[in-house]
Amino acid sequence: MAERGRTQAGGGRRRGGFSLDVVLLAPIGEELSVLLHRELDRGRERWTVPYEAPLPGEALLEGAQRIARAALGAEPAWLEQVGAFADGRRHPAGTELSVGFVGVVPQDLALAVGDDLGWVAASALPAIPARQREIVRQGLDVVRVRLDHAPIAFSLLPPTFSLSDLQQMYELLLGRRLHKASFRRSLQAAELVEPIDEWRSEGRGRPAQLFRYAPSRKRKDRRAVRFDLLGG
Amino acid sequence: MAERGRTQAGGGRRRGGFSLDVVLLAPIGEELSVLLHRELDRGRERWTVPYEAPLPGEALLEGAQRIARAALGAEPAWLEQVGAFADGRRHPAGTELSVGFVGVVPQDLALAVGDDLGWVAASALPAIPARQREIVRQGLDVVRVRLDHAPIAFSLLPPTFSLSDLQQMYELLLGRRLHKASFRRSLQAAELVEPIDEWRSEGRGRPAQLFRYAPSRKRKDRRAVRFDLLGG
DNA sequence: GAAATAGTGTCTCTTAGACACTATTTC
DNA sequence: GAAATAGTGTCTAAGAGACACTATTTC
Repeated sequence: MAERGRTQAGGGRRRGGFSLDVVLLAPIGEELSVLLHRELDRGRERWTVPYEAPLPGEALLEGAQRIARAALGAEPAWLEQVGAFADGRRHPAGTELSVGFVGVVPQDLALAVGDDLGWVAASALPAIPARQREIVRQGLDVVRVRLDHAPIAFSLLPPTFSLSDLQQMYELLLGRRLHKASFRRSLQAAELVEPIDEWRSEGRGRPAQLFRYAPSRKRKDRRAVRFDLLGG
Repeated sequence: MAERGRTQAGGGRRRGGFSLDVVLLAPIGEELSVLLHRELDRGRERWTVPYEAPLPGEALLEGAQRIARAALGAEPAWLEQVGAFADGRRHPAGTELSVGFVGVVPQDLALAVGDDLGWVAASALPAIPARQREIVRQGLDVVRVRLDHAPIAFSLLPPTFSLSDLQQMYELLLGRRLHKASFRRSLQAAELVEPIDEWRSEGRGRPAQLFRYAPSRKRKDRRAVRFDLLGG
C-alpha cells in the first residue's frame, strides 16, 4: 500500500533499458475504463499508462504484476503480455523499447486507487504518449481475443453471479451487445457455470438465479463461450 | 548476399541490450521446417534460431527483416512479432530479453541458404536454447492463428496454383488434414480466389484448374477461410 | 393492473463434416 | 479396363440469431 501513487518510481530516463507498461482495465459503472497516472511535466498535466523499468533478473510477467500491485495495492485478476513496442514513437520513460501488458481488475478493487491515479473510459482516453496509446489499443484487442479462452469475465465478478451479470460483463469487455438466448445456450454447451440454489432480487423484475464458475474439465480445447450479436 | 552466413554477427554477449530472434518457416517437401544456424561452441555443434542485436533507432520489424535477409538473402513473404521473452531461460546472445518474430518463406527461396544454415522439420527440432525453443513454439501458434486472417498460405505459393496446392499448404502450416469439399466451399464463401482459364496436369489424374489470389475487397472483417477436419 | 427483469421454446438460416458420387487424365 | 487425382451434390447435425412467448417480481 505504501507503494501506491509512486508508480513511476523506477521509470527513469534510462536510454539503454526498456520499460514495462501495464494497461489495467476495470468495469467502472457502465464503462470499460483504463487506469491512468497523472504526472506533472513542467507544470503541465500529463496522463500516462503505469510503467516502470524492470528489476534485474525479474521475469516480464513478474515485473508487470509488481507494477500493477504498486498502482492498485492488489493483484489484477488476469494479466497477459501484449507484445514489444519500439516504433520510435514517444514514451515517457525515454526508452526505445517497451513491453506492454494488459490486465483486468474487478470494480471493488479498482475504486481504491490513489490521488494521482484515475480510471478513464477506454472510449474517451485523454492524450497519452503515442507508444502507450498503441499499447492500450492492442491490449484491448488481446482481451477481446482471449475472452473466449480465458475466464477473464468470471474473474471480474464475485463468486456467485446471475447470468445477466455475466452477459453484461462480456458486453462491456467486448464493447457490443450479445443475444440473450444464444449467450445462455452457448454457456450451457461450454459447461462453464453451475446453478446454485440461490436467487437474487434487484427490486424490480423477477429474481435471477445465481451461478458460480465451475468449468467442466472434460473438454480442454473447447471454446469457452461463443457469442452472438445483439439481442432481446 | 554477402551477409549470408554471418547471421550472428551482431549478436554478442551484451547483457544490457536485447536480441531479435527470427523464426523462419518454409515448406520443405512434405515438412514444415525451421531455419536453424549451426554454431561451433568450444568444439561442440550447437543449433540456434537466427538472432542479432537490433541496430540503434531501428524499428523491431525492420530489424527482424534485416536478420531474415541476412540469413536468406531475401525477404520473408510474411513476418510478424511473436512477443517478448525474458523468462530467465538460456539464450545464446546472453541478453535477458529477446523479442521473437516468425516469418514464412516460399520453398524456392528457402533452398538457397548458406552452409552453416539448415532447414529442420519443426516436428523434430534438435536441441536449441530453451528460450528460443519457446519462441519457436509460440511462433508456430501465431502462424496458425493468423492463417485465417492473413494471406500467409498464398504468399508461399506461386501466383497461380491449384486448389489442391492451396489445401496442402494450409495442411502443412496447420499440421492437420482438412476436409476437401468443405475447404472449397469456405474458400468460395470467402471470395479469396479467382479461377483462371488454365489447367495443369500432374501426369496422373484429372488436370487441376489453376486459380490466383484475388481477395474481394467488399468484406474486410470476414474470416478468410474456415476449416474443417480431415477429408476425402 | 403495468412495468421490469429472468428465462425458454421454436423457427430459420448457415455451415461443418461425412459420404458418395461424377469427371478427366495416365497407364 | 484400373488407378489416380479433381471436383461436386446432398444429407445431417450443430449452432447463430430472430422472435415471441412465459415466469416472477415491484409498484
